[in-house]
Amino acid sequence: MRLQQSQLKTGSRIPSDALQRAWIALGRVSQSVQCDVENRLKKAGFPELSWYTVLWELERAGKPTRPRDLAIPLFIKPYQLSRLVDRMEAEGLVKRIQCKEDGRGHMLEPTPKGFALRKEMWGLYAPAMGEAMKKLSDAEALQLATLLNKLGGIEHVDCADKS
Amino acid sequence: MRLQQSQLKTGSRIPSDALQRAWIALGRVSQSVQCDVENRLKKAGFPELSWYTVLWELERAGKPTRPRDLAIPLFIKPYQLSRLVDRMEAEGLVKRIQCKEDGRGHMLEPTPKGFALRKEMWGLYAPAMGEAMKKLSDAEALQLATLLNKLGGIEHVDCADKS
DNA sequence: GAGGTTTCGTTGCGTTTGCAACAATCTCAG
DNA sequence: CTGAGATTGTTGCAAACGCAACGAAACCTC
Repeated sequence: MRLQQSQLKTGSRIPSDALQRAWIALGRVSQSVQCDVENRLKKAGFPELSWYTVLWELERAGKPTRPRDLAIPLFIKPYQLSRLVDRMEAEGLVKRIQCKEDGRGHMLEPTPKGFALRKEMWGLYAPAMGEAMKKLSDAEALQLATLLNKLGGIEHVDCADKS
Repeated sequence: MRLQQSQLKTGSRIPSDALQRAWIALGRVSQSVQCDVENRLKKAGFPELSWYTVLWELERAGKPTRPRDLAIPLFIKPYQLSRLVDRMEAEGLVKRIQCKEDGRGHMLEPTPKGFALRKEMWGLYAPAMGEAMKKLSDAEALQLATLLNKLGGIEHVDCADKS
């Protein structure tokens, strides 16, 4: 069950030791830092990061945007976004507005309260992120980002299945 | 809201651009590869990775083990593990056996079916992991693991809050 | 423009999660 | 021994999730 040093060919059945180590570290560390930041937000009475992300995506878009145009950067499935928006709308953070070009969908737009919340959250999110990542220098962080992006590919998007 | 190139001092309020990039990449890529592997397992009719991990931890321990001795490597809270074991026990994969030294707890032990399942899962898990990580060379994977471990610290364990 | 296919987004339902409260046992000081 | 406090693990409940099925509009082909 332990490591198999050399693979006969690419895509062989047992990942190398290095790959296994990277895999394990990726799972543990990402969860650890993610939870760390989420916990700080929660402790301060803020909603989860996904709410922030939706608000930020909408704000960055600068105009009412359809759900499917947000889904990709969010890595979530349509029905997840649908319910997320339900909750955010119930809290008065976003509005669904009718979409004239396409009768199926609608546009999403943050309310003033939504803008305000995002900004407020950033006040805590930013330092929390800094805190979670503080063990890396800028150079190391850049190196990490490069490796991760190579691993993931920029395009490799779906969390939904793809076969 | 964009990048702030230089921080006045460590732990400043706005993370550097490099840190932000690393943070984003970490969230996206880890989720992407994790989901990728989980989807392959699910599609083959296997249970989630957490089941594998429990079985593997127990098997590696080589003897009946108490839940609290598994919790740390699993990064999960006691009640999560409790219910996870409920389900696994219901499927006949692990047994709870009475613990003589401590009347509160119990020992966990995989059943033969549990051993068999873990082995069977590895047959798919291993190549799936290799597939998910195939864009990195061994050298890059090692580099990635090193950076991640530095970021997370080996000891920095809890997903539960720690303050 | 009728009928099939695809896309967009939602929903019903059963499962899983998170939180806070809890029982039971252990530990240890006095 | 006794009672305060800590540790171990579970549970009730409400919220959130995953999946598959769905309605509705768009698209496309004939």
